[in-house]
Amino acid sequence: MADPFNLAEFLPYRLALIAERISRRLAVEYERSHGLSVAEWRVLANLSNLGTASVRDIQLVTNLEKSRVSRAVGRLETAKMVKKHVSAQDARLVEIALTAKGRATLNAIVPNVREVENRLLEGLTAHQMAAFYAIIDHLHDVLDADPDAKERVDKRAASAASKTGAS
Amino acid sequence: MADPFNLAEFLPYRLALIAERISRRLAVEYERSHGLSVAEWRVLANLSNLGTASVRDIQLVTNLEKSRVSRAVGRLETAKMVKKHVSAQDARLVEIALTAKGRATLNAIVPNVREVENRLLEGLTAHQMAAFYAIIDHLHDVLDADPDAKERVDKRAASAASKTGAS
DNA sequence: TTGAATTCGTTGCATATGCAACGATAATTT
DNA sequence: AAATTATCGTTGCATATGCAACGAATTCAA
Repeated sequence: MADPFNLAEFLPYRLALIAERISRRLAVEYERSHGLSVAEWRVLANLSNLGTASVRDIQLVTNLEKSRVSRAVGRLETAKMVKKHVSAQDARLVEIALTAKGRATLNAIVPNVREVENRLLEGLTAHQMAAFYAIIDHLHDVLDADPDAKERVDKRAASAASKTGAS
Repeated sequence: MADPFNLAEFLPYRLALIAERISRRLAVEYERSHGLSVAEWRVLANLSNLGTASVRDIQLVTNLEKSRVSRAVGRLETAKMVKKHVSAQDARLVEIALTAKGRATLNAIVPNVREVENRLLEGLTAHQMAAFYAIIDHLHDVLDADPDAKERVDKRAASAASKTGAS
């Protein structure tokens, strides 16, 4: 028999498990109380610091399929948490922005998710966290060099997007 | 305006992004070549060292919904990669085991996913990885103490399951 | 031993998802 | 300027997903 494969010690599996578990815990804060899906939450949260953004902007920052973003935005619009309108500069683009209700919803959720994060981080030193994030960055670097990997989420999209809103 | 929420620096988000990216990269190895879904891959891989297991065993080790496991097993059975038969000791249980074809498929996939993992780990010291996993364990510990979190994947299930097979 | 409660796996159903195709618009090429 | 190409967002479709309900089997209690 070949070398037995121990999934439990497999890095991608370990990462998937903890990420899923945290994600599910977090969802308690935005789904149970406000009926938001993961996609809707990510869109909302990104709009918080993007200001105004197009579907594409959100897609880049958020690592979601564009159809998923489009539908999440649609549901958020139905829920009156965001407003869409066609860009004057480029009619292909849709400018998406939080409404007062969207902002209020975010303000209700953010302290709770922050508290979850704080609890997770409790007892860890800044040095530990820096090392942790350094490894995650390393993993991203490896994937960046791998032609079979999907492109990394574009961090520059954030600044580009805020320009869209400002111009 | 409230303290702006920067999703990009939010631990759960960072973890979700890297985990999704790695997962997607890994899927290239088992989906493109062998038509396996994530769920099917996890079932197959767990069977590799569980030997024989019930749906529930797999569910525990794998962190997947039982219906998802059930369906994944069903598809794997259709593909003749696993065999199911009702337990003689407890007729509620289904004993699931790899077929020769399932084992062959695994043997074809495992070296490739291992290589992906090796590339990811390249350049990281054992000490770094230990620190990394220690933090993941810490995160699990925090969630273990959180009544709103889902229970942790049961590592003991692995040994329990292999007993199922042996008895 | 009989009846109630629990466990296991499957299935129905509503919804979510990824992918490809599409119409509309804009940018590029000739 | 006209034609080709590329980009953007939406939608149709097939499939996947989570949840609850269910039937069958077992365990527990009286």
